[in-house]
Amino acid sequence: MRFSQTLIPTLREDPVDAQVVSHRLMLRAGLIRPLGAGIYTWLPLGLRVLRKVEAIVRQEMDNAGAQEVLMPAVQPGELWQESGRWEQYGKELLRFVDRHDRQFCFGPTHEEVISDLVRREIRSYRQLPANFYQIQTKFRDEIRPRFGIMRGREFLMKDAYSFDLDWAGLEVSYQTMFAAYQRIFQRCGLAFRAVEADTGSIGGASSHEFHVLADSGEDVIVSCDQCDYAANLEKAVSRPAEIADTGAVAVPAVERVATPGQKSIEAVGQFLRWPVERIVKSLLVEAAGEPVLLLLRGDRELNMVKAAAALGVPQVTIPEPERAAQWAGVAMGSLGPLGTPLRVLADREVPALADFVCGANTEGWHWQHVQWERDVPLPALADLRNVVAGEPCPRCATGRLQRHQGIEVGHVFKLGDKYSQSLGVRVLDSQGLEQTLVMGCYGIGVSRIVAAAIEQHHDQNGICWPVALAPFQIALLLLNPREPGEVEAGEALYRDLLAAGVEVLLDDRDERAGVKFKDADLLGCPLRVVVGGRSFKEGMVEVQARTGERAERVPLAEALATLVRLAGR
RNA sequence: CGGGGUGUAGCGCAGCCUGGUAGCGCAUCGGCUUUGGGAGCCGAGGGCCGGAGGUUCGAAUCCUCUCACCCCGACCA
Repeated sequence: MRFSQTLIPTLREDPVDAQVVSHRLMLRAGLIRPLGAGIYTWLPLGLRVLRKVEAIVRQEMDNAGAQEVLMPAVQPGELWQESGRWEQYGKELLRFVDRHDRQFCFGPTHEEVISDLVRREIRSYRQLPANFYQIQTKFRDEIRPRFGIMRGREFLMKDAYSFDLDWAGLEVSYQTMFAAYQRIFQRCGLAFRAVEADTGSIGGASSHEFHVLADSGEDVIVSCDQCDYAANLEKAVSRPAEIADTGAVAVPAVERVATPGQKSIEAVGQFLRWPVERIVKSLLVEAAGEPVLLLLRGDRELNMVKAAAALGVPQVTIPEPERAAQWAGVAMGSLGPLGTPLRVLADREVPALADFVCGANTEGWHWQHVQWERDVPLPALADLRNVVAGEPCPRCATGRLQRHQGIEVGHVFKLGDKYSQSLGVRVLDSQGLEQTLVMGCYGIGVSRIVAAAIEQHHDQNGICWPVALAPFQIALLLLNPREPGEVEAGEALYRDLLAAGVEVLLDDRDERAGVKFKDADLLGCPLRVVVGGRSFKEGMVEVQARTGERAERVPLAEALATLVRLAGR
């Protein structure tokens, strides 16, 4: 492709609105342009990269036995009412009506559509197992789209749906997809990690997320430094520490102390000169409309997913301040377990505190030297908090947990009969009995992979594409397009490389050398080849890897063979 | 959704406080010179100052409303 005839609007300056590296570089390198909040046009170069990812995904899906289809982006609301998600899905679902006032949505996912297809077309167990996938534009009306392509509202996604007669069949389908995902991310040249993920309210089923490791990732993942245990923060657990025998310790008498104006755990700790880990943090949450007081060590973070699971409700939320005050009889900030009428649930770590501080359920007052059982009954226990780095691994004897930042690029999920039940996806089994199918779903953020790859592969000068995703293998710089000899040699090399099947971007623009070098670095093709100037006078071309230290000189006559070899063709 | 910020030429910004009809750098176009890491000089084009309403002789500037975009938060009370 010729640079001079392609829209590659590189930017010299950093766009002020772009916060993360991938967003900045995608704009600067002319891969994308914004149209609105969280929606982007893919320009020629960016589209080439997107297509590379798509091709890898498609190949591996096909190899894994999945069948490609393309479902409508616009879906009837009726179908979503049938599955019950029309009410559940909330504002992320972009809804609209057609001219007949019928309700529609722009598909954020396609469980309903594929289920509808399968219930109409698949009648017999002999047609199973089946796995259908598509690569489609989705729209999710995110509360706050940000970070460019990383978290846009409109994005390109591969989604696959497997259908099996039973759970054993689903297990096979799931493992097949899991393996295909590992190959996909390996081929994309990404450092990634598969982690156990929370399954939310569906229950029973298992789920894994695939994260590209990057400091800018929005998600926290936890992994063991010894074994292969890895989970996302919502799901991750640590091995519980031994609980001390709290009854044996001599604790001073419990005492009510004034803590005027001390609102946070840190402030109370400093004011009373107690370490935060010996203050019990009391959090009022709403679980299925009921108030529950959750107790955590002062230095720990509440994990709301774990809390919901422990309470057996779909989710817990933080109540409105007025409502909370009504329930607790006191403003939040002074809550505590002593004498509370509320249901109390404590993190399993909390009983280890033999002598602690907690709120006194009166504004501006706390208790100190509280002891379990002596002063307050020990409440029900559960794992309620996020793990922290350095804790012991729940799976192996010696491992310690580490925390990393990750970008979620893939998610595999055993759905079970959640949709097949509500939508009536059934076939006849070998006995002639009707069976509800067991489903799995498998997503990959195709466009997000492009951004994630840049997060992982860049330097001060621009993108450093992994070979498999690069828009071109070679950036061929025609240093002086007014020098007929150089042009002739460069054009010939360009033609020969194309003929050999190598993807080349020929920078034939009438620009100064410096501009071409800067743009080549920004665009990040794996190899940069210079034809012209000093080396050309000696019959040489220069070859430099994007991530290499210095250029190598190759005789013009050998350039083609060398480049074909280096480009891996 | 709550809070904060910004909207002026393709991009980055100044001008606004203290009203007088718009400017700088880069980019673009023409010319000359230059030519190995984002060139120099000369010249040119391009903006109903996000939109609507109001105040005023006069509004980019003051007031009201509105829209868009960005940031922070939406578990630590």
